Amino acid sequence: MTRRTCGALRITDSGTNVELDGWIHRRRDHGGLIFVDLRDRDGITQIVFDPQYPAFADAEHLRSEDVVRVCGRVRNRPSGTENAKLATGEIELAAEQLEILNRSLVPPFQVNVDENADENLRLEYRYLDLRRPRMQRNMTVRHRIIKAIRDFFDERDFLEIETPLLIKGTPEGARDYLVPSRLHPGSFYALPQSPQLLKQILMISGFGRYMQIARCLRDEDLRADRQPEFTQLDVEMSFCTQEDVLEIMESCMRSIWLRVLDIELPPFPRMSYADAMSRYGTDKPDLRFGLELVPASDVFTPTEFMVFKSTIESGGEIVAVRYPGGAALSRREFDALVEEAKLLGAKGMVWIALGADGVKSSVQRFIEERHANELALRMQAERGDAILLFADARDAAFAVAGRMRLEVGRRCGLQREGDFRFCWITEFPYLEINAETGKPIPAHHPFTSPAEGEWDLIESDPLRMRAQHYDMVLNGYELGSGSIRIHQPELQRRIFDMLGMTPEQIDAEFGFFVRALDYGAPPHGGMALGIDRIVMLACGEDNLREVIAFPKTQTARDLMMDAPSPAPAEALRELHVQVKP
RNA sequence: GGCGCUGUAGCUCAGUUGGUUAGAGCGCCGCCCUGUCACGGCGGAGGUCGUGGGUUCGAGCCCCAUCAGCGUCGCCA
Repeated sequence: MTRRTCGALRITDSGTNVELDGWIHRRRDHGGLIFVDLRDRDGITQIVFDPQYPAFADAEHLRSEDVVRVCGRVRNRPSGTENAKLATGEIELAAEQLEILNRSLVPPFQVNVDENADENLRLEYRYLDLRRPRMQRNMTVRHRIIKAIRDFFDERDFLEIETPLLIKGTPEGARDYLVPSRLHPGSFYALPQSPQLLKQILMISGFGRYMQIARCLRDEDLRADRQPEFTQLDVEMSFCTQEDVLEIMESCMRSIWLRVLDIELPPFPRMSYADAMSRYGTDKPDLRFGLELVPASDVFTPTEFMVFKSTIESGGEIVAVRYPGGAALSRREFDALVEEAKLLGAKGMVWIALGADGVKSSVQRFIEERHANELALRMQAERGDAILLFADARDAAFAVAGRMRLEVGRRCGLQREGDFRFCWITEFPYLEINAETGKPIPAHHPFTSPAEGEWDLIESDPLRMRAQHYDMVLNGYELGSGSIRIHQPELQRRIFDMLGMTPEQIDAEFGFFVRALDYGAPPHGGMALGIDRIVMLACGEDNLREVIAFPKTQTARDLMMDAPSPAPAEALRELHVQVKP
């Protein structure tokens, strides 16, 4: 008697005695004969209970999700009753002994059908949800991707080094999760937003090539592609150029896609930040389709249409998006599209329909034939298409046009599943203006090295300074970013200085790091990629919760454990923490 | 914090203009059935319409508030 799994048995096993353990997937009771589909992670095997064995009596009482052990003989199914849908469909197990290892209550949703149960229920009874094929598959893909990553970097002489979870907080960036210290009243650890400074210190420590599958935590609001707790592929290399990092990370992704999905990826195209913003209105373009944005202010110079006129006069921009087949929309549908645009942040939207019976527009009397013709020519629009126009301050106009481009792409079915369009975005600006304070802050983090030859801009024109920073983007999702770091202490101080930090502030916040730079820090750089997002896209999911075993809700709760929850008074006392009523 | 969507049987959903006893499929329970595989047949149980308030002769449906989930903007160096 050998123990086997439920997806393993084949016709060649016929005649052997085996033991199968698993869950009751489904029972088909014919009165004088009972079929049971037995399920484990490996698959499903049909068990047949015949009245000639005592197990039959127990089988009559089996229910979905009961856990059983079945012993019997593997046999070929009678001719004509094979099931081509099952890998084990040519055989069945004739049960001789049945042991009920554990009963199950009736589950709150059906485990054995692909029914979209309510997310509350799925998360509360996550163990049942995880039993279902979709989640079993996603967790398997996740494992294989992480395995492929570790293999890839191991083959290239990288060391995986763990970094602590209880670390020092940083005032900038995302909000930290804090952990009160019992031994140090009033002091707190922070949970890492990323192991950024630690991995740089590992370079200073001489490890040369580091990687880690690292858990990161950020106390910010959630999105479909953002969980408070997530996993990064963290990489750092010494004596490297930006080109070295791009090469190895791109190779890694190519390796994953080949090993896990059996897909050969082409080289990743590269695009500057400025290009991405003006062609797609975002720094994470979805390259599965074209429909690039087109600036159109000059077409409407001059115009009597006040919205356009004032936009142009105030230095704004009119940005056009092509909507293939959009001329077929009814006026009512265009109205709905305008509302949608407003939800996406547009002040308004002008549409031009290039219909078979002529040009129509929401601002008919201002749109002349030559406007439509010139736009159509410029954006390769055809008869039957529509053109959507957004007028606003330059950045805002491109941003909203970029969001509408995605909406158009979605409506036209251009975001094909199984189509993987990676790209690199490079030449990011070093600084951006903080909307609240009006002061310049690093667009990424202050350890990023400015672009070569642009150090002097610190004094002359800091906002024009670019960073040796790069993002990897896939199908409109930012997978991650990296940079070449500053390794000379005096240059690091110049950056802090530019950001208006006093020596005291530097010492309090980053003293340990700046000191480390003083002891022979090698040139280094690296990158971090969001593994959850990679797995999500590889699985064809549009939501991180589908690829994380125990995810949080949008309000950062765990519905299964019911976390967070109040702490006992004694625990709070020990932690020197007082909760305001 | 803003905006939007959702909440009706265990599950997925329908529920007309506000009007009699709130329905369907699946699941569940019972009986029957020896080749099914989403088995089949017969019968049955099961509802605080998320919660609280309001309008009305009358509310699942309209209004207000609130809770939960989802999406999104802000936020995420």
